[in-house]
Amino acid sequence: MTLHLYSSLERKKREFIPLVPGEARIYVCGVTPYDVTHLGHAFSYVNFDVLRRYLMWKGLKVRYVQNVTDIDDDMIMVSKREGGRPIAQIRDENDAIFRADLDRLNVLRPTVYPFATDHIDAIIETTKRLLALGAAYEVDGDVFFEAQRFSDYGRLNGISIQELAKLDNPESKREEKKRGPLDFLLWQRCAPDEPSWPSPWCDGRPGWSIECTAMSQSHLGDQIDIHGGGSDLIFPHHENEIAQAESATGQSPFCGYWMHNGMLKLDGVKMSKSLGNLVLARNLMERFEPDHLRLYLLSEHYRSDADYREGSIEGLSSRYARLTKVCEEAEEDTEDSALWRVFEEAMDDDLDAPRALDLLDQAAGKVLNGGIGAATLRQALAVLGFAFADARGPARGSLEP
RNA sequence: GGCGCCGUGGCCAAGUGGUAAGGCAGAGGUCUGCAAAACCUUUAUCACCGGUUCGAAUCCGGUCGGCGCCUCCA
Repeated sequence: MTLHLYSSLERKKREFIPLVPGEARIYVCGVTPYDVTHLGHAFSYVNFDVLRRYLMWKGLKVRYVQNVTDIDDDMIMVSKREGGRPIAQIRDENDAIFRADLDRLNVLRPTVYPFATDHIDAIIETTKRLLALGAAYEVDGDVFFEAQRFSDYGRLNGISIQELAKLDNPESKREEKKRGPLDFLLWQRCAPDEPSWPSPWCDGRPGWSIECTAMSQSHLGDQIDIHGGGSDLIFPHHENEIAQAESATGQSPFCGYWMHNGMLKLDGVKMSKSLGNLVLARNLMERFEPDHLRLYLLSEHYRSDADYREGSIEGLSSRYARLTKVCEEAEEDTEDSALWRVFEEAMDDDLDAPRALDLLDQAAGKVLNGGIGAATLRQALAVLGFAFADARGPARGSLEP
């Protein structure tokens, strides 16, 4: 059995075949650090952490890039609201809290953790290139990507460009200047009191989406194996990334496997900053061990819309106790090849961690009753990133990627 | 309106053609000085209607209901 991953572009599971045998290049959309992060972010990054660990366990050399979009409307909004507070300060403050949460959850630090504002040159270069190729056009300092000229636009969203164009203002800015309703900004003029950078078109700032293209190209090359992120980023963000990257490089596909995690809901409603229905990982970690929270976050498949309810984590208490106990107490260091096989089978099936955990829990019960396989159990739990199983990571003092 | 996901016992949930895993909660029990833990036992006409089939939770069509995306969002 080999690893099969579900890719949103084809809407099916495919065998994972990296561009370069033995290596995996992964880009995962990070956060915009203008505000708190919540359990939904933790759900996403813990699951991509498991993807990464599993690929490494399979023997692949993984390069994992996760960006920080530190210049956008929201960052500026917060800066203005707080009397012109420097954006770098807002970024660093929120990012430190975010990182501390992920560290406690034993999420491995990314191989590269780029900031958008450190890639303005690359953004300008990519924009120039898209202009030179005729994929973009400039209007009075603003540069737009012309979506209609990219025939595959809409494919990730499962909808044709003609259908998309019928919708209301997919990208609502600068409506009057655009050639087509789906065109989106690569570079934009900004207000005098907003952060800006010199460019051939105007002193301005990047649009949204171009920074991810610039960063993935800078750190992973023209084509990547896996692009991850929340399903809410599919449109327009990832749709735009495909259009930009493939237009700029002429290489297709830009990405082999599009992996989108489901949205975490709170009592049936999507958790989001705008609704304010947030549960924070750091608050939960006051009541539960980080590994216990990780167990919860891996108990729903990454692609499903998990629904958090009061009691969801408590419900896993006895499982958590069994798994930690087996790691602490099991003396006999025996392997269980059958357990390895079913574990790998579950994980090979689009990272079915919930199924894997069921299997490991059953095995833990047997080990605690005198069965064999403690070594396998511990190692498998380490692949899933549990610090109590000695998984390497920040929670065990290893900040190295 | 468009795209997509989903409706399985009190709750969560596996199961993609051969008469329903598991977990939590509940009930009963074993063990224990009591309790806890552990272990054992116990709970389902699979949203509804129609179709295909020897046979469907599982495939097809429809209905109802819930959710996500289509605007910033992991």
